[in-house]
Amino acid sequence: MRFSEAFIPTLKEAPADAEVVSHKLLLRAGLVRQLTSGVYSYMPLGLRSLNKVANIVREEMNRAGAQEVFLPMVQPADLWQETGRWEVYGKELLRFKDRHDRDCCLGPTHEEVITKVVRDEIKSYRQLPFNLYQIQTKFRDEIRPRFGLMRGREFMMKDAYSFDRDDAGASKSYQAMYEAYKRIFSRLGLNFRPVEADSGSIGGNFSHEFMVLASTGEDTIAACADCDFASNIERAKVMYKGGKSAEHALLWFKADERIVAVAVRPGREVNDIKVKNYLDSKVVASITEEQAKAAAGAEVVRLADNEVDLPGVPNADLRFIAEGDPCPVCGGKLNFPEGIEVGHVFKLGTKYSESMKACYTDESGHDQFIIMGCYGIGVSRVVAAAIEQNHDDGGIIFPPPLAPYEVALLNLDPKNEEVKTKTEALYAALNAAGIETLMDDRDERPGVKFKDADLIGFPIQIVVGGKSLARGVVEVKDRRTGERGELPADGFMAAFDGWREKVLSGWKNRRYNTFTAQSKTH
RNA sequence: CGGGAUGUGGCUCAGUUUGGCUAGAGCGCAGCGUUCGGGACGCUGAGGCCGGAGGUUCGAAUCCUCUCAUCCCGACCA
Repeated sequence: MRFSEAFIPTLKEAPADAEVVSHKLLLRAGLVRQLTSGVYSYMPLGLRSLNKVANIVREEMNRAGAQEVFLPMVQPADLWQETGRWEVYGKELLRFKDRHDRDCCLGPTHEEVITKVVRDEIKSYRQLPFNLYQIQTKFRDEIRPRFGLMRGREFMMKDAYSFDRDDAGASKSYQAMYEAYKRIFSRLGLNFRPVEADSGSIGGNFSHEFMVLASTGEDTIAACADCDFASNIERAKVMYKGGKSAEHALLWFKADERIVAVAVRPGREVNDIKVKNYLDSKVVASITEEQAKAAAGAEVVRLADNEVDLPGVPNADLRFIAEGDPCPVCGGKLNFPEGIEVGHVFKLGTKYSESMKACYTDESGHDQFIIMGCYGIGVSRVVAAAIEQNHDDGGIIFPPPLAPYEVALLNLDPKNEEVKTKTEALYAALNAAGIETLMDDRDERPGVKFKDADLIGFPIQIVVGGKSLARGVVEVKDRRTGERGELPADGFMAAFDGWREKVLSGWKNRRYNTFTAQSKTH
């Protein structure tokens, strides 16, 4: 593509609305534009990047044996009433009526639709197992969309659903997705980690979130430096060491209709999710002591964290894991990096197959509920997360697999015939070699071209200028390391092969600080 | 839904406290000239019913009321 003919609206300054770095850079680099809160238009370069991610996801899903489908975005209410989610799902579910006054909604997720598709066609255990996925726009009317593409209302998602006859098969399907996800995020060049997530009512280690590490992440992870343990701090169990003491602070909660007093050591934070699970209540909210005292007549429950010794009060693991706690698996040192959730694998069990009557007939002729799993990847969020993780003062540093173009070919002297001829020749040669190239042939000063190339973050810059060409060389620059080199203008492509290989392998061989991409399943 | 903030050319912002002549700057954009290896310089020019509605006033970007939008914090989040 020629820059002079391309629609790439870069900005010198970021709009004031943008707060986080990925949002600012997505706007400045001309990748996206905001239409309204949480809703974005993709410009040509942004779409290229989005499609790169989608294609890698597609390749790996296909490799894992999943089959691509495409499901409707507009869905009838009666499907959602079957699972009860028409009532349960809050305002995130955007509802409306069609011309016949029938209730409809925009799909925020597709368990209902896929389960209907499958139950209508599947009769026998012989037809199982299989896995269906789609890459599609989702709409969730989030209470508070924020951070640009990180939490939009409309966003691109890959969602996959597995269908098995029994638990063993479902575990295998889950495992296959887990492995596929590791391949996907590794291929994308991201520093990520699978972490144990709250598996809700299903139980067991059958929910993992895939986190891209970045300081702007919305989640905090407890990750062991010595073993593979990693968990969302919301669910990380505490390994208690040392004795109990009577010294404590009292914190108050309202659990459904009950008032709960939780005693923890001063300085500790109560994990309300643990309280909620311990009491098996539906909603737990923090309240003040005054509010607790005011709720006269309510049943009062007393609980103590394992570190606190109070006669007659039951102990439990009730606090958040914290700095200084040992790894609950190996006792090693814990780090607390922040992460952006880009993927989630989840074992659903029979939650939807039961409510929607999705059954198959087994060998003995009896009906059984299909065991399901669901697996999501926030495709558009991956683009934002990649930028959060890879940028500098100059702009984006795109990992090569999701860069809109791999090479920015800068013609510094468009009016110099010799330079122009050389640049055009290189452009043709790069295209012929299958290397995606954006040639900056604009009639602009060199500084403008350098700044734009850095801002958009093409992994490799090739610079053709009058001065260097007169010396018989063409310059190259690795956007990530900033390393520059000079390659011979004659026989450039041969020399470039080696240079390019070095840049690309530099990405692959990066060492991550907090963890490796090769952690294994628990 | 609570709390906070902001809406003035495409972008960043000044002007609002203390109402007063034709509403400003930088960047960007158009034309001309000089430039040309890290967002050049000069001259000329286009572009704004100051988010919207109502009100107060001789007079409103500025004060009052309502409203809309966007962002941040919180609650919420398969």
